Amino acid sequence: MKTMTKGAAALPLNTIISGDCIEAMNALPAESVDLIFADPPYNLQLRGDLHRPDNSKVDAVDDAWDQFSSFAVYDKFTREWLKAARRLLKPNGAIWVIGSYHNIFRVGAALQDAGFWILNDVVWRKSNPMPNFRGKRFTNAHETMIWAGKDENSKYTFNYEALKALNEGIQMRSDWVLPICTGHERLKDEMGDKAHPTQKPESLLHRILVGSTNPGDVVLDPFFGTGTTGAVAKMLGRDFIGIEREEAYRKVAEKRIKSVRKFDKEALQTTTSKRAEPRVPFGQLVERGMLRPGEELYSLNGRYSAKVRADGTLVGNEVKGSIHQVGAAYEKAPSCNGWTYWCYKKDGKRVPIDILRQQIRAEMAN
Amino acid sequence: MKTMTKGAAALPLNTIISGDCIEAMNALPAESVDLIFADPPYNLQLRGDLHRPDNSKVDAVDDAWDQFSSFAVYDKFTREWLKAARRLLKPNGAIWVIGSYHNIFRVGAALQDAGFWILNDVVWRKSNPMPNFRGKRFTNAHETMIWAGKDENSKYTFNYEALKALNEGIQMRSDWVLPICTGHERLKDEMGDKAHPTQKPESLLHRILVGSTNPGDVVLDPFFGTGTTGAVAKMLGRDFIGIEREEAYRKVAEKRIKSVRKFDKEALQTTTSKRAEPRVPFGQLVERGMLRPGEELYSLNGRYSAKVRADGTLVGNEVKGSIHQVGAAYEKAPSCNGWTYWCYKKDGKRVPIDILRQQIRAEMAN
DNA sequence: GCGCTTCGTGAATCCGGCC
DNA sequence: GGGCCGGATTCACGAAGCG
Repeated sequence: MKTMTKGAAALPLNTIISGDCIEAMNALPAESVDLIFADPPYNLQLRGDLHRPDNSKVDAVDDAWDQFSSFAVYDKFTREWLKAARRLLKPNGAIWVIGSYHNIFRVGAALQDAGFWILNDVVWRKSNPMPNFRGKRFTNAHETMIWAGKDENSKYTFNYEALKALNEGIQMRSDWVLPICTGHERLKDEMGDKAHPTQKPESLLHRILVGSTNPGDVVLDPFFGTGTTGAVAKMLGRDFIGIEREEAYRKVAEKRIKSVRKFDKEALQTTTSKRAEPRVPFGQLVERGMLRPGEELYSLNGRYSAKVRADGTLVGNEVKGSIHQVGAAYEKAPSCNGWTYWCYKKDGKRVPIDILRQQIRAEMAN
Repeated sequence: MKTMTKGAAALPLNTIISGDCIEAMNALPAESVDLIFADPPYNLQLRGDLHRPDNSKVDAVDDAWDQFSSFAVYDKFTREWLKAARRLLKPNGAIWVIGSYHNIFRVGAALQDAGFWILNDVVWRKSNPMPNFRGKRFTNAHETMIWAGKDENSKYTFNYEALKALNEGIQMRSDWVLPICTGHERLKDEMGDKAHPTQKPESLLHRILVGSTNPGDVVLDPFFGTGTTGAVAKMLGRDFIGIEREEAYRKVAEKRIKSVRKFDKEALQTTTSKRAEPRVPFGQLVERGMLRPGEELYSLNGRYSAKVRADGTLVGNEVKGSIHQVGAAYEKAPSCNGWTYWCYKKDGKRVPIDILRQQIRAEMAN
């Protein structure tokens, strides 16, 4: 068992903790987890894990009161596990919660009240849902996920380029079409029955973990079930912590995860954004002699020009400053990317100066 | 003005009431309305300006009516208008509310607490949403609607067969793909600017009203805006009551609804028969306004014609049914591909309706 | 008139590192 | 922690303009 120490307590990585998720979370060290994925129970019936606010018994109350009471009990449970979960998140951590119309509105409101900051709601659109047999409602063909940062200022992880690549070059939308979990992926018990009633497809967790974690991150699932989160985390080179009350589920999950193999390191590298690349000051081009002080630069559209100065600033017609500032001033725009805006003359043709930056970055990589 | 008396007060049908929706609703008689459609403020909390990559500025929804100082204030407002709305519903009435992740979880929880019984959450998947310009989140490509009965025992209206027909024989799902409101349908003010920042498409209301009301039903919209609910209600032979605070919106809505024509009685009769099941539902052409209920279609050979109905069926000379069924009946053939058989008139020329299906397929490919 | 290109715009909680 | 400033970032349509 791989562990990680943070303060006094140890973080039991890649294991399944047995027991109630609220107690188990409270026993873990604060601010130690990068991402939480939670698939909480949503039946509003009173169950062993749900306590009434006053522990009183309900006997022969009218329906309205009973309904209100059961919402109150569910809300209390929700607020407690969300509070425990939020404590475990690193400052830039985030959470995903999945639910249906029975519970997701209560969970979403509790999430906001707890200080989480919603980033998106994402709809899992099932390509093969169960039809509505009685013809009294719409086919319940989707579930809702909420993605939220620990707070409003959380610098959450979002692998924009990787998700865009997953979507054939187009920005990923908030509605995901994915099939439900069937066939070989669906785990069975000894009797041949499904091992868990609501096993989530690995494709769903794949997209979530690729999009909002990096390799080596710690992912916590407080309602682990048969361990889809752990299995996909392992494949993707992330560490997981699972919490599950039911021994039967833990056993299935344990066996399942043992048989999973991590993908090659190469396969785990995803498309990265320009933002992640090292910053190159424009002045370096001058220092290195790629551009000379006094040399003229031309705007991409050919309408403007400006002169390079020795300190890496530009001077143009009544404006001077950085490549970005002068470009923005000329275009009367709020901002401007000088790297793609300005060109130098090479063999009589205009070439964007970004070419020179790329040369420097290539050198730096060696 | 058509009115209806129920108890002491009169019901102002097919008019727009001026003023605050809570006060206005409290002045109306209890249990007098069949359906409520509500598009309340979303409580967007926008901070700075947002620019597109081309430096143009996004026209944000920064209207005063969308500003609330806290979740608590928003919740109080929500619970009050929901309470007033619920009082107006007949015992078997129902409500639809639309929102985004900013407000829908709070609205949904309040709805449940008020005693409404959620029947489905329905996702409006936008075929052409605004992208995420900074690459920091998923494209916000959907909005969520909640459909709920007045209480758990409400015998709500659900025109299962009509919706199934609209979806060409396949049970209607909880996710609807429809384009946002643009082009001619989007209302403009005298300046040529959009008359309302969040005008909903008529196709959305068409599906809601066909599915959960009957001709002659009373539909209330407490956040009437520019009156999409009223316009579609009138087309479909339902009575409406609108409530709107802003005079500018009321004026636009008034004018809009005046120019709307009710569809033929025949077109409003929805089918009760079962349908065959191809892929792109013909009903979508009607919902999206590509073909209008009551519009005449002509056979490719020019010998026959039939009229389009609101649920996506055709009615002709002694025959009614799907585009395929009516075509087959006319040709005394065992079967017929209605898509290539039927034409609509464009600039006096017959054009096969398959052209329209291809347009939708192009959108769906996105 | 037709096809091609350009331009405008839509319910948006839309940056982050360094000094 | 606040302010400065470098610099990264968009999809689907419809309308309008052009040849």
